[in-house]
Amino acid sequence: MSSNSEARERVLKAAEQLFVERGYEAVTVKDIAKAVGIHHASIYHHIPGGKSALYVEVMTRHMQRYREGIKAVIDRGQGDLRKQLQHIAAWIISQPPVNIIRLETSDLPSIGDTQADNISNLAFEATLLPIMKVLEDARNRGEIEHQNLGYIAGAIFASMEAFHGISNKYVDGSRLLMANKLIEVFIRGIKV
Amino acid sequence: MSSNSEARERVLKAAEQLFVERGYEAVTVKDIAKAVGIHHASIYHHIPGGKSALYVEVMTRHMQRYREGIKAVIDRGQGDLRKQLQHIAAWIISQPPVNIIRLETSDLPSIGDTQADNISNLAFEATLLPIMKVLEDARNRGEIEHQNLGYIAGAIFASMEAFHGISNKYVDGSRLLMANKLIEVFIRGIKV
DNA sequence: GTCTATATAAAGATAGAC
DNA sequence: GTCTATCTTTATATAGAC
Repeated sequence: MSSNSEARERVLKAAEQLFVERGYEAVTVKDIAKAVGIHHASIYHHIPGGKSALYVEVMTRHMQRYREGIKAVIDRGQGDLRKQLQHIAAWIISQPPVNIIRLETSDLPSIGDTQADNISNLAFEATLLPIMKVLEDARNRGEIEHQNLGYIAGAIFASMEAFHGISNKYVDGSRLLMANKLIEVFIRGIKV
Repeated sequence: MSSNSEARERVLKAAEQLFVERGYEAVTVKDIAKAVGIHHASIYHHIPGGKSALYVEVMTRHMQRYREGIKAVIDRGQGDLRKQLQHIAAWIISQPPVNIIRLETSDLPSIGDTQADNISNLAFEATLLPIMKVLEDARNRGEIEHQNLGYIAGAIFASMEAFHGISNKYVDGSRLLMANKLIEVFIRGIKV
């Protein structure tokens, strides 16, 4: 059934990759099976709740890891706003895009309300909230002046994630380099 | 067949609204028919090419209008970077999100390569390109100093569009007010 | 744990009556 | 231009053999 075997782990991993990349509706159970290299009927041995339960399990895990990952890189730059933002940028660029708008408007409406809320909250805790805390700390140190930090955090996150969507043909130079320049623009824009 | 009747226009309009909101895979022909108030078989009378051709036609139109709309508001603020960016922000917030990442990673892979390229290019011309031009003009006037304006334009567009994705419960105040404050952060960050 | 076979339902699509 | 009826394909899902 829903044991924690190696085979099951392979299924979860493939499902995570595909769901994150294409979204809930655009991924079929067959796609996942193909990625694992087994027949699609075999998938159901590992997921008694079917596709939607698989999505919930896999996305919950994904968001938790994302949250932990971003927390770790932030901790590495403690007390230094610039370093923290640079680490955050590097993290976001190193990960597949969370794509909150697709999550909220396409993916989550396809699953149950309660579970959609859980994932929605997790997404907030993994993206906006950590950046808001970094900005709050800097404000408490008197380094930046802005009152409402929510939309600043949103802008920073969305700007960094935009590097994923905008095709390489439209921007020259390495993404990380551009991201760091963008960080300078933001810091300059909000510092006291 | 593919005439330009009123009934056909109703189909296109409903399809546009749904495709833009939920994406290609999450919308069924039945959804569109239901929105129009007709049987789903009747839809095919208006779209000989089926669902994917409908998507292409409707999204092409949508992107062209978006491009014209953003051009119009930019023209209204000629010579004034702040005004132009404020108008752009108001435009983006007034429109449904373009959601370029979903477009590129979920929607376009489901349709043909050639047509995907066309829509991809249109999306670029409707979003990034106009903002880049505004920034270039300001640089030519000596108001801002940045060399690579592509990622600045991307950051501005993504930041404004983020107001659509981030639930109202996480940000207080009107979106337009916040957008204008964000514009000030960007201007301060890039001015000479 | 994976396969074949099969069931069920949904989606895309066409034909022909009105 | 819209409907009913029908067809085909695809997707989710289950049962049972190996």
